[in-house]
Amino acid sequence: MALETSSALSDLQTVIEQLRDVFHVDHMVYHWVNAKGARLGVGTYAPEWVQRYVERGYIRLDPVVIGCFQKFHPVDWKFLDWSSKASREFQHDAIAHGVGNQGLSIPIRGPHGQYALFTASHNCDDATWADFIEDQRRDLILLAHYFNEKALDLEPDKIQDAAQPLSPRELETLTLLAIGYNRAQVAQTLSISEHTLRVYVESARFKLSALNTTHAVATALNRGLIVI
Amino acid sequence: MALETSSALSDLQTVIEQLRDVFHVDHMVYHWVNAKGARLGVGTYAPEWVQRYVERGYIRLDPVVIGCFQKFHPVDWKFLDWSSKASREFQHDAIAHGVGNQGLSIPIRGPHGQYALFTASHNCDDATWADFIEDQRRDLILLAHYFNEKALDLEPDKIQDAAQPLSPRELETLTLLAIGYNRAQVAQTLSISEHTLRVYVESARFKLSALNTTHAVATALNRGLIVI
DNA sequence: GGTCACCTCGCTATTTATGGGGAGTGTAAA
DNA sequence: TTTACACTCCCCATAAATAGCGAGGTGACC
Repeated sequence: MALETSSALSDLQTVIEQLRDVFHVDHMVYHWVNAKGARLGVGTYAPEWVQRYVERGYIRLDPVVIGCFQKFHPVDWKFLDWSSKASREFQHDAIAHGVGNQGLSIPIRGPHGQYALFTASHNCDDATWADFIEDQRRDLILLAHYFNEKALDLEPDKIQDAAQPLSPRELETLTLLAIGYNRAQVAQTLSISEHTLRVYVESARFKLSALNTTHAVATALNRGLIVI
Repeated sequence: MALETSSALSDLQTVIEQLRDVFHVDHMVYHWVNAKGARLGVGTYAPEWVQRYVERGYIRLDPVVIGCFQKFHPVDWKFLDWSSKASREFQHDAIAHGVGNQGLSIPIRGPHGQYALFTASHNCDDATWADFIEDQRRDLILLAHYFNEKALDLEPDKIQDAAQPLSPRELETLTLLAIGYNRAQVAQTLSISEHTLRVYVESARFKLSALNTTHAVATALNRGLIVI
């Protein structure tokens, strides 16, 4: 695991190819998921499959992406919900493009609501795959962790996030708004006038460069400034 | 690491005490953090310190909690920002109550915006602590992972979360609202009338049991239903 | 001792969101 | 095939948020 020494984005691609060989699996993939689709992805899938995946918006219906969202521990693909018609079609398409019939995906969550997946996929029977998971689970978890650390390091957007810290009152305000209070209720809870409250919302909105209250709350949640 | 076999909440307390001895550190703590303060916590700190921590709202100013929020990899306490007056006072208070002068905290994030910390703390010089981190980092990461998995298993609130899945249009609506669009802009983006859009917002709000749009967006973000 | 950020309060007008009703289409699962 | 549910559109009245103005007191840091 000399991953820790790699330093550039292109290195990650090389490393993941080496890892695939070390673990003796057909494919190994890391991809970072957000609203705009994959933000960063490296892996050993065929380029045609990756392109097809993006073009067809498979990320919106891929049971792996959806299922892992609700999980914390590594997820064996066979325990996901493949029952819907769209899911089965996707599965057939994937296998036809060289993706293994077996897979293990590890959800990874970082600061600012980051969500990524680290996946190993292979073509084999259930028993063989179960043995593989049993043997390699811990190493794969660590690998996913270190891979994501590298991805975060390489992420260019982190400069802007350092921006303006919010004051305690602003954070309280956004937190209460996030749990559904309206401005009058928040003002009452904080024992201040609604006018004062509005100043906090406005200044928080300004600091977060948010377009409205909902955006400010969403941004604060996304950056991990508040928790609900 | 027979943690994987433990099954009850009370077991976790026993396990963490054993782990403290295995790793030869003064303290080891796991705590799950949210807006209402700690939701679940086990560890080896003195009960007086835990009570004091909660009573004084230290969770709002603890540099460990705040600093780890922005990080993914394990964080050595000495690299956190202890410069503010409140932070330094907190640090003195903590050390006076038996918390070590050294510490390593691992941020853990799970589904539905879960945020937890796994911490090892000790009283020793910098060099000794650096060696400890170097040797045990990987094991501690795995330990944090498995500990959180157990905590999630024991969490009673998970039933209600399975509730109503949102439709694609509802998810698109909430996503666009979360990135700051107002209803008119969202409607235009989705090429539907603003009236129709309102139906989505309303039904999403209903499904999420949210009190208003901001709450619905916050809840969806929190549950990991949308990503921005 | 001055500066700066934070906290607090006030006004008016305009824009935007919410609540509650009804109604027709299509696709997909049972 | 029938039953769902998602998707689309419309009206009206009220509640809430936003934009723009201003102003004084407190505490921390240099």
